[in-house]
Amino acid sequence: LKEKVNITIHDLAKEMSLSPSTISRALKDHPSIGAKTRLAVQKLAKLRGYRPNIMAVNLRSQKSKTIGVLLSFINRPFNSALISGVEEAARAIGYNVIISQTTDNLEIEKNNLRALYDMRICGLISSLSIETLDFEHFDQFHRSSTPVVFVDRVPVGYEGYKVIIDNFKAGYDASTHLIEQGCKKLGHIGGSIKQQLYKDRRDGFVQAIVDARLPVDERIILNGKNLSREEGTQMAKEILQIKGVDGLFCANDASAVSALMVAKELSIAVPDDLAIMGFNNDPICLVVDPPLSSLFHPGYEMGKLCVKKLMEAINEDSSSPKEVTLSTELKIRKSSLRKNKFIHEK
Amino acid sequence: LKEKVNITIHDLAKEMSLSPSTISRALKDHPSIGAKTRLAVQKLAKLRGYRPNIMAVNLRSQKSKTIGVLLSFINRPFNSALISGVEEAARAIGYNVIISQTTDNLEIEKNNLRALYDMRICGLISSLSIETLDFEHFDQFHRSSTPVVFVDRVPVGYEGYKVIIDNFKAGYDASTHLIEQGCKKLGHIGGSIKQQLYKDRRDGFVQAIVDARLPVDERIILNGKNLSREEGTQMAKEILQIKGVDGLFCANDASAVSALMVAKELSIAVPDDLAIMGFNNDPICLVVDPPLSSLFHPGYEMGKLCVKKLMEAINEDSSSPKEVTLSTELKIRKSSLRKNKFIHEK
DNA sequence: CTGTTAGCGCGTTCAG
DNA sequence: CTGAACGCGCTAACAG
Repeated sequence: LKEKVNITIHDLAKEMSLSPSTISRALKDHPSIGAKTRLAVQKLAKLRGYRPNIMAVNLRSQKSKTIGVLLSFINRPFNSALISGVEEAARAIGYNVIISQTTDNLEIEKNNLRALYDMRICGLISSLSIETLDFEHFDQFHRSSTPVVFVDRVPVGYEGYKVIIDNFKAGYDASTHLIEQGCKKLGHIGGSIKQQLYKDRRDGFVQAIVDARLPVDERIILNGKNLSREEGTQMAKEILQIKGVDGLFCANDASAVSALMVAKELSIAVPDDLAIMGFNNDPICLVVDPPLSSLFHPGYEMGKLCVKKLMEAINEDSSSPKEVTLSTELKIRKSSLRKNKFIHEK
Repeated sequence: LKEKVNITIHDLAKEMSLSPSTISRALKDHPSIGAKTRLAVQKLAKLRGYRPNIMAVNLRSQKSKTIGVLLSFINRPFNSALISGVEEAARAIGYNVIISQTTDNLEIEKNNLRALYDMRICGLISSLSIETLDFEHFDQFHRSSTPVVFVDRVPVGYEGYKVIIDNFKAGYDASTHLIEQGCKKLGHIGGSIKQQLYKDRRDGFVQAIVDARLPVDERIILNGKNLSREEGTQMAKEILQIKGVDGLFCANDASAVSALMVAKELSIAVPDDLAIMGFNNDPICLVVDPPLSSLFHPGYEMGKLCVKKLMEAINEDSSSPKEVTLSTELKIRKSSLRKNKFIHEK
C-alpha cells in the first residue's frame, strides 16, 4: 500500500532511460549536463515529487548538515532565546538543529554528548552544565575535527571558538550604576563559583566597590548553587538581615525577583532603601513591581552568532577571531533608580 | 592526521580475523553467535571505542530514530516547556529531537515541514501556526506512514493523534470562577479565531455567562491576532472604556498582564473593581502585582505524552486512544480573588 | 555531454 | 555457529 512513496534517482533514470548519475548531476546543476536534459530531468523530478534521501547523502558525504545544541535547561528564557536564534540561523542555511539538555547534570551531559557525537553532527554549540569542571568528554569532537562553539558558560582557558559576554565588565557596570545611585553598602547574590562567569560577575562587582573607595563586606557577598527562585529568597534574607545594605546586585533575574519579594515582605522600600539589579533582562523584569533593572544578555543574537562561527569553522575561514565578546547593556528601571526618576521605560 | 578516528566493524573484523557480519551480530547479541566470540568482540569494540555509524544504520534500516518538533516560537514559556518534555522523554528512549519554528508564518511552516520530511524523521510533533487553515502540507507524512501527533493548536476535525486540553471547559471554568467572585459584566481578550482553540475558550466563556443568566455584551468580547503584549494593551483599553466591566478573561498570560497594567494606569483596582484571569500559568503570573490567576496548561507533561503517543503509533499499538485530553487546573491568585482573600499561594 | 563502476558502513539474506 | 554477497540511495572517479 505504501508503494513508491519515496522515489529515487533510479526511478527517474529508468523512466527517462538515462543513468542514475546523469539524474544526480542534472539535479544539482552540474556543468557537464546539457541544458535540455537538465531541464527535462528537473521537470520530471518535480512532477514525481522527488526528494533526495538525506540518509544516503549523509552516508555518502560523511557529514550530516546537522548542528547539535547542548545546554542546561531548554525552558529558561535565556536558553530558549539562544536556541531560537540558532534554529533560525541554521534553518536559513539549510542545517537542522538537534537539541539536548543536561539539566545541569554532568552524567547526562556526557551521555547526551555521546548521542550527539554518534549522530555525526557537523558542529556543536554548547553551554556547560553547572557541574562541569573538566572537559575531556568534549575531546571526541576535537579528535574527529567536529567544530565546537562554546557559549555563555565556557571552559576556563579554552582557546577555541567562544561566544560570550564580558561578565567582569557587566558586574562592574551594574555595581557602578548602583553606586552612582547613592548606594554605600552593596550586597551580591551570585551563582556557583564553579563557573567562571559567576566569578567574573562577582569580581567586577567587587572591583567597582574598591574603585569607589567603599568597603567590601564579605558577609553580604554570597554565592549559591543554581540561583533558583528559592535560593534567591534564602540568600536575600541572609543579606538583608545585615543592617544598612542599600544596594543588591544579583547574578540572574530569578534571584533578583526573589530579593524584590523579600524586600517587600520586610517592608524595605525599593529602590529608596534598597536598589536592586538583576541579570539577563528576562521578560519578567518588565512586569514586576517595581520594574527590575537588569543587564541585557543578548541570547537570540548569541545563538545566531554561534551558527556563524560554526560555519567559519566548517569552511575553515580563519579571517575572523575565534572568540567573540558581545556587549551587554544596562537596562535601568525603577528598582534601581533613585535619581532622575522621570526616566521611564515601557 | 585525522586517522582512524571512527573505526568500523570492518576494522574490528580485520583485527580479530573474523567477518564483519560476525562483528555486527556479536555487537547486537544475536543468538547465533557463541558466547566467547561475542564477549571478545564486545570487549575489543569497547577498547577501540567503536561507535556505530548512525548514518549507515539509518540508510540501511530506512529510518532515523529522530523526532521532529514543529511549532510557532521556541522561546515562549509554554512551547519551551513542551520541547523540554519532548526532549527528555525522547532522549530517555534513545531518540533525537530536531526542532523547527514557524514564527507563525505558513510559508515557513511548509518549508520547515519539507526539511523535516527530507530528514526522514520517524515521527512529527506539531502545533499549527496561527495562519494555518488547511493541512495538506502534512499529508506527505501520512503518505509515507510517518506518524504525526498534533498538540495544542490542532487541525479542526482531525482524526489522528492529538494531545490537547479541553479549551471549552477551561474557558467555562475560568469565567465561572469570575462569576462566583461576584463579577457581573465580563469581558474577554481572545486569540485569533482562525484557531479552534481560541474559539473554544471564547465559547466556554460565553456559555458560562449564559448559564449564569448574565448578559453577553459583544462589545467587550474581542479576538486579536497574536495576543502579544501590545495587542493585549490595545484590547484592554478598548474593553475598559466600556462602563461597568468588572471581570476579564484573557486567552493568554501576556495579554492578561497587559490588562493588569492598563488597569493600573486607569486606577482601576484589581481585583476589587476588575477581576482578571489569564491562561497558561506562565512563570510571570507569580511575580506580577497582584499575582495573576491563570489556567495551568501542562506544557511539559504534554511534551512527554506526545512522545508516548508517537511510540504507540510507531509500534502500531492501538490499545490506547489516539486523542488525549489533559485536564487544566484553575490557579486562583489575588488578581481574581475578591472573597476568601486569606487564600494565598507563594 | 553521458554511462559504468565502485564504495560510504551497516544488516541481512543465503550458504556452508 | 560463521562467512560471502548484496543492497539501502547517492555521488565521484573514471571512462568514452
